[in-house]
Amino acid sequence: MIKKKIEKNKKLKNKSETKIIKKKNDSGKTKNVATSAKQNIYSTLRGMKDLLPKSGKMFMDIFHAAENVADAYGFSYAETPILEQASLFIRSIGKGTDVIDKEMYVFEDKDGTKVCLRPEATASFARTYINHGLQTVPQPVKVWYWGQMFRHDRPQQGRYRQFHQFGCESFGVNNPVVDAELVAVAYNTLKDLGINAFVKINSIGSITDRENYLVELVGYLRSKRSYLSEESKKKIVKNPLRILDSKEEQDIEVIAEAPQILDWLNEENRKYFMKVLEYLDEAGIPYVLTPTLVRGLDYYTDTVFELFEEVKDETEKNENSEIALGGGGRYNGLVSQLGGPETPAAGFALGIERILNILEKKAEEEMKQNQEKSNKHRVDALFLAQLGEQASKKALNIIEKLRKNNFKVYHNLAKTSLKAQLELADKAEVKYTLILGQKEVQDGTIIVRDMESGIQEIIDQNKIVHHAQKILN
RNA sequence: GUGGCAUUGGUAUAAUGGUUAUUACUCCAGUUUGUGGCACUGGCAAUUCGGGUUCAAUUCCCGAAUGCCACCCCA
Repeated sequence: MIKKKIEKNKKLKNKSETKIIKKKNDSGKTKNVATSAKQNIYSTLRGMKDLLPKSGKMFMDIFHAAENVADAYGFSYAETPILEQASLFIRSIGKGTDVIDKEMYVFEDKDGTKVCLRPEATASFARTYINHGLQTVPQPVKVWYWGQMFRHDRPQQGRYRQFHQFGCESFGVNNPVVDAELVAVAYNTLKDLGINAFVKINSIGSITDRENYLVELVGYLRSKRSYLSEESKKKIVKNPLRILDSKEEQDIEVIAEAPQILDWLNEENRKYFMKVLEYLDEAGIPYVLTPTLVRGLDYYTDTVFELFEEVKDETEKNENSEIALGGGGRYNGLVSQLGGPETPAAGFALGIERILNILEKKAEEEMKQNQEKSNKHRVDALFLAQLGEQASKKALNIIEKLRKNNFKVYHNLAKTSLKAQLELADKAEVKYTLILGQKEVQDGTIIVRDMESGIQEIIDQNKIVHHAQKILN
């Protein structure tokens, strides 16, 4: 026995090999970097996450909520490839953004093409719009999508290198109602999932609006330069808009007095944005006008928004309120920038893992509460227990019969003892267990056991569907 | 990408510079063979990896990997 253990340990130890090489990183520092197999082969790569069976149901619940809302608002499902030309994103999202400069998975394909794993889907759909001439179908073209995105970021909770987004895009119409509709789809999806959300919203105007504003903003920031944090001082040249959402206290004081972009919108864009807000008021969607909200991708124009979970508890607030569940906005310049016709468009995306995180926390709390009350939530489902070979053969037959009538039948046909199967039935928290033994197979009957009371009833196998309908509905 | 903290079975934990590393849950098998939620018995299963110090390291030191937190940024 002990020998066995030692051998096993040896095996386990041999499975990992780590080679360390010296490598210079961007800042010129020398660093030890592990190449080859870093850990054992059972671990995921950094920032990657397995979706485990226990979370699978919840994940699909989110999918279905998204599907239902998007469908109801008239969006059609569409997909684009995960692998795209790297230049598509570089041209649309913009050099100088972190997403492009630091976070893209770029590599050379076998024929030398520079390809990348998509960091988001908006640019892909803009490409699709041009590529398939979608300006020739009735506008707006409304699509929704769901899929993996990749960003080589440093992992944290709610931030992975591979993650899922649900999003909607609407091409071809420049109308405040389109903006409001997108916000509504995002908001109502969260609401359907039981998440109380609110929207932070702003308008960053047209490109000329922004240029004019930037001159003013930079002028102002320069005059207050000595009050700003070191980080922000650097950004005056590099990315002045970003100073607006700084979390440094000294910066916040300066920002409070800073000129606001809303005052620099031209008359038309200003009216447009007011209309968007009116639609949101009318739809009863809670929003906070946030003049400091600027988004990190270059293609955004006019309306921009982000969604957050509304938390009552002040202590929770500090922990979680900072993580956006999703964001989006208008991008009227994107299609033409990629070489297509002038096309107004807008869209949003929600981060599925972030939503999942919230739902799982909620479910955990509910579980705890239920345990305290020691309540059992029995599911409207059946468990089929079987004894002996004859019965287990017959079992598949019965499961299929019930399945066709939309009954869920849990089972474990590999188990032999009835006791073990009843234990499983108990854990699955089903309302009734069907018991099929040698005797029942011969008689053409089946036992129906009420798991709450323990009362059993013997019925004819042919009446099983009818009986199930009676007891479960 | 920068800084800080952490790393013991699947999960949650205890302990230790030295022969079989604690406990609970989960999982599997059983407690006289066709009845669950209780109890009992038995079983599977771990010191992240690499190097150093030492007669001896899971324990001390260094590095890596991974996770978490803050920043950067973002979904």
